[in-house]
Amino acid sequence: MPGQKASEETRREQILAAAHAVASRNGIDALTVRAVAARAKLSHGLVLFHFRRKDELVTALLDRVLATTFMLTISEDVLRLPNALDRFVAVIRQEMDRLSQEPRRMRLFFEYWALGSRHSRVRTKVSTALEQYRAAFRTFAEEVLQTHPARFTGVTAEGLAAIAVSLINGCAVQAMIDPERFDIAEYRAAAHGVMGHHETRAVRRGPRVAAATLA
Amino acid sequence: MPGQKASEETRREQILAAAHAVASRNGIDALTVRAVAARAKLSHGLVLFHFRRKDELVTALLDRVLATTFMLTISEDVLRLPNALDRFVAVIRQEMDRLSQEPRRMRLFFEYWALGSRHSRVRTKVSTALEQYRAAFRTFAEEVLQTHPARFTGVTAEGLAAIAVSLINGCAVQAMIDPERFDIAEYRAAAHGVMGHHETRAVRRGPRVAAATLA
DNA sequence: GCCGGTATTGACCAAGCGGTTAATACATGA
DNA sequence: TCATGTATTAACCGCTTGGTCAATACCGGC
Repeated sequence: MPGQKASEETRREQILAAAHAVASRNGIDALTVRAVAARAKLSHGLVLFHFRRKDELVTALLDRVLATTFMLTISEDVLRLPNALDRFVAVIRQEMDRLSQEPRRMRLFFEYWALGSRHSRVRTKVSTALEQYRAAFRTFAEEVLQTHPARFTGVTAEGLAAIAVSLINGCAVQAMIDPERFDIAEYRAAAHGVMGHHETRAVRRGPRVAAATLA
Repeated sequence: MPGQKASEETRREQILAAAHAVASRNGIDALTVRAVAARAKLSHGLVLFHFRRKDELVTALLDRVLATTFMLTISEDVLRLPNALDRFVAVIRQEMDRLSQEPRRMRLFFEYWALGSRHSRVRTKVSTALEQYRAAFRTFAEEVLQTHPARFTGVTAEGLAAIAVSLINGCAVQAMIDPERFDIAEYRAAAHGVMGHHETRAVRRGPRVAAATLA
């Protein structure tokens, strides 16, 4: 009765991909061992052979989700912007676009997030991932604070980074729950106005145009 | 075998309270008919007698959660602040404090939120509740934009309100997942610095002191 | 070519789920 | 006081779940 065999790593990867598909489509509590097995066209016993407990599967999937969701990649175009505040706002805008275009991945992440308040291992994983993500923004935030000390009085780099992440998450969450009614361009413009309002005129026009074309 | 009887409304209230307790403590997927019945010290058949389907119970609980979570009440102290931007920031700060002090209620709300991306009735309920909440902020935002037209160029009242809600949710969510490591005072100060940085000096000190004592 | 280790399968289990229903005890009005 | 209606209970049903396990077919090494 057994079917074709495969290497340990191949099978785990296949099963994880199936788990990702199931959880992404139907939510984290539809992530049953049987559903994953069916999606991967394997017996459900085999899933539990490679991931001894369902918990292991859930945790492994979390790693995959975090790695693909909160990896901040900065384009060279952004780094080339002369003004620190422009760079900061550009990165925020990039992430708002990216995450709001992946509502299902974002929803899955938020389901893990809520799960984390009860499941300690999930909590620490989510926490550290977010902390790394925030740390990436802190780098930009520090430059902003050095360049515009008067603009953000009493604001720390950590606090500013936290604000940035909140704006990004808030945008993604809004886009997640009702994608059509949420006006992402308006939101992005408001974020820009709140965060990136400064004196230099020449550099300000660049991002404005970019926002218009993207929206 | 039957026990004491009670009026329709009394029982529904009792059951809903039990449901709230269960879901608040153990999460929304621990909200089983049997768990609610056990919590209320009733038979699980009785729960399904008053709420014909589990779905009805879940939806009724959602109404309760939304009513108690996103009801914006404005103190007269806030309304007495002369500067529109100060009022705006004060309301944001108040809500950050309130929601971050209720991590379990907030987690329950987010679980419903995530659930809403699959369950249409949940989605519309959550959506409209959030829309009302945002509308309350829009009132303040309009005053801000009238008072400080130069400060927020290109920003609409709706967009500014959305930013405010994002900051509040971001704060509450951070506080939800790891309450001790998250520095709410720093976050609040940053939000204040980003949003409420303006010229008038006398009115600015008030909120600063209030923040320090509350933190 | 065959042989041993193991990846794979399907049958099985107990537990828990939402939902139904007949029996029953409680309240209430006559 | 008694009859009637119904809120309440417990037993039950079918189903799904996570997890176990013996049987088995595949594959690499000899």
